[in-house]
Amino acid sequence: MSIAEPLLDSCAGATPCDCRHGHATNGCEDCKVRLFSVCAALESSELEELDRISQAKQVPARTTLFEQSALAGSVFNVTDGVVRLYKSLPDGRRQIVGFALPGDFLGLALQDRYGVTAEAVNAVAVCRFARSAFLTYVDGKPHLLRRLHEFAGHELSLAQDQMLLLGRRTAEEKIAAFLLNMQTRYARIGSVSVTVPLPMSRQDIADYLGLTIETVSRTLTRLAREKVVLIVPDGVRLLDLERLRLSGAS
Amino acid sequence: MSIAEPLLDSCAGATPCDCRHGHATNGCEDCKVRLFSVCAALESSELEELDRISQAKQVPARTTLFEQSALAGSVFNVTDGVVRLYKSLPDGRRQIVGFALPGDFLGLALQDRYGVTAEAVNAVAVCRFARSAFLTYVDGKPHLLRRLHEFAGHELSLAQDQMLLLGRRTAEEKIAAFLLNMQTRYARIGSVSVTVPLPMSRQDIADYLGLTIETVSRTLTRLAREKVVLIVPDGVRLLDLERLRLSGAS
DNA sequence: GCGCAGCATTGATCTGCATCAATGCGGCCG
DNA sequence: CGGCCGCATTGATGCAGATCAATGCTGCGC
Repeated sequence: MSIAEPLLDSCAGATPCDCRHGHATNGCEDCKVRLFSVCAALESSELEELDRISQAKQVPARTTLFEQSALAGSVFNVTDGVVRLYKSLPDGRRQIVGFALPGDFLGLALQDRYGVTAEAVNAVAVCRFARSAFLTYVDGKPHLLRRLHEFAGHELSLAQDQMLLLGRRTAEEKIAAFLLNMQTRYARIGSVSVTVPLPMSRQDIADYLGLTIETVSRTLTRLAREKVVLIVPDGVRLLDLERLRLSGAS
Repeated sequence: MSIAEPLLDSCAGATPCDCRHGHATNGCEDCKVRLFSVCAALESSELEELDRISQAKQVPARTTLFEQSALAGSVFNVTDGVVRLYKSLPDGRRQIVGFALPGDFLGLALQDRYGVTAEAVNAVAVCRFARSAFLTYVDGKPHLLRRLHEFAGHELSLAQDQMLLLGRRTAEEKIAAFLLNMQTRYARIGSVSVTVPLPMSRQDIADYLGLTIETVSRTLTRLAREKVVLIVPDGVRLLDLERLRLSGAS
């Protein structure tokens, strides 16, 4: 899955960039921007331009990138770490609507105001674009705008999958779907490890899945007891993918 | 709220069309298309063009407009009745992700395949556009594409509100939010009645809110007993808005 | 008017997950 | 090294909402 909000997901078929030669492909070390997704839509010259208007920034763990309903001044590209996006109720109940992983964008809906709050889960690196500069950049590139719109549609579809999960799935199904989803997303950005990193806290997972921290913990321990997963520091190793898919299948 | 999926919401500030004179505004009787939303983005000549490529169609209650993951051949504009949009699990559990009211669009994400199934709740009238014709129409109108993208962002935000509702709200809060939301949406399309129409079944409401039919029924009767609402045939009259907002506030 | 089909309501009971309450377990600071 | 502090785990108990089960209501075909 991916990030909800004005953010863009890594696209399904994209392969991580391995460029070491100029700007021929996306996300090389010379570039600040990191794209596993918008790839196909960008020419190398365009990427250079995008890079020129970007500004790399380090964000310490637990700091806020932007707040819900604040004026949307920036568009972000996450290059390292994990960002949580959430909405809250006045009494403090919180729903995390997505986790942004490296390669994901925030604020791409280009709305006037942010629809969610974005906080760094761990130490995060981002590329920041002034919204106005980004708008200028996008304007006059109809193919890009078109691509952006396609992405938005994809985001919407993912949000609807999450609605199905929140409204109709059991705790175990939620956890299974979450783990499989995180695995897919990390695989996409080049993590070949069998172990799925889970940098976010149990509370974050609970708030993402509409559960409590205790239920998340219990469900994970049960899956571990049944040898479906192995719990390791800051992550989970998936042992029985079949069994997980049985619960978590879309 | 509004429809999720590749559909567009009536925009917040739009007023219903009252045109009786050519195509100067949107949604007049001469036009087939009905727009309470995309209004501002369309010139009268453009509306005429849009109208020309559209085809009015009657859809009997309980029939399917399109199915999830089918090739997205058409874009629809609902002109009368209510359409439910949903995703299902293999075992039959269903999550309704939105109800499309008159003025709403379906398939506007312009993806290759539909992300949800769309079914007429009652007798529905739509305007159909061939996706290809719609794409041709949109291409070369960057301002329209831009507007479409803005709408998509708004849809996403609504989807995230629904996630918060599904994951973190109680049954009563869900019902209250739903009623207030339906009231707002009907008011927007010109229904001045204090009574909110609820053409969908209790099962539909349950599948929209992540509840069971019994809980929906019980919660409504309790609200009626407490004089917060009055249950009438095919709808509900909201008596104590303050009390409802107390529960259903965003 | 009768009977039936398809909802909606209502009641009794059950249960999955929440809540409440310890206890454990690193990591970090002094 | 010891004592917190912030999380995670684990256990006991509670309860909101699910499930099971009638019963009622309304419209429709005959």
